[in-house]
Amino acid sequence: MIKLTKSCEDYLETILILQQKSCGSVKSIDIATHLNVSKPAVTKATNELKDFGLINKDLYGEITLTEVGKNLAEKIYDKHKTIYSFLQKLGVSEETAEEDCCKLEHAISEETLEKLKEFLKNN
Amino acid sequence: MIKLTKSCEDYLETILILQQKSCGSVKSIDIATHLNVSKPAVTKATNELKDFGLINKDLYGEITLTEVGKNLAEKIYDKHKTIYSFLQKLGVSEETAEEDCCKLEHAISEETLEKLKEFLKNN
DNA sequence: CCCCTAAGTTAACCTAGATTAACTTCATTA
DNA sequence: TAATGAAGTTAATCTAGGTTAACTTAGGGG
Repeated sequence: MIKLTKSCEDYLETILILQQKSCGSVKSIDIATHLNVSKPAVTKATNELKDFGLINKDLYGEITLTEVGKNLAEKIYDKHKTIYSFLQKLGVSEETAEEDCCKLEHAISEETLEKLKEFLKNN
Repeated sequence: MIKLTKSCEDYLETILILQQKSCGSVKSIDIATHLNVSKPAVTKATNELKDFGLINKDLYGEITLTEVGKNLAEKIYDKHKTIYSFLQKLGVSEETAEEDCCKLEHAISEETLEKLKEFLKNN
């Protein structure tokens, strides 16, 4: 399994989310807006993701996930949603849950994720 | 409240732990060993912590926490222990719990920490 | 008394991930 | 059709946090 940096995980997850919203491909500028970073930061990151074979960039600047990229992005997003559900169950406010989520999803192991899922199933 | 970087939090926490073990002051070399970093990395980090007023370094290289530093370090360590207890309750193995802990403690908000403590109290 | 070693520091460098400034390119519109 | 502006890229720079190499200094043993 490919091991991405936190930063790359964020970009990949954002692309998935924007793709689902827009029912298709994603523009660089929207990623910049969503992640609150500059345009050059997106250029660099997406070039890297492209080199890893996780996304494609066409001539018109449209960005799409490859099969591998999509699977990976979904895994990350699934982790995000699991942690979010758990925090809600714990009674954490929506705002804080969303904030914490974005940091925790990069820090939590597969093993702990599985235990969280079990907990959610049984409670 | 002072907001430290993850890295500074790790150094501060390590100094507290080593201080408790040695019943006193801490040497730079022991921090390097504990955190598995080079000696110059410790020199830099401890100079920064000193500038922040969180530790003192005497002429013989002995490092001690200031009052402020100690309070902060204890807060971080307390967070660590709370998360660890929680992961154990969840059924995560000791090894993974310890690993995850070290990352999660930098990512979790005060609000979520409080909710975790409540959960531990009631279960 | 001299030498060696361990600890600490300094200097130079590296990487990841960001920024701003300046450029290109394309599309729209007056 | 020419001008304008938005999107994307490139180049130069910054910061955090590390590394290795080389230096200083203090302490202990022959």
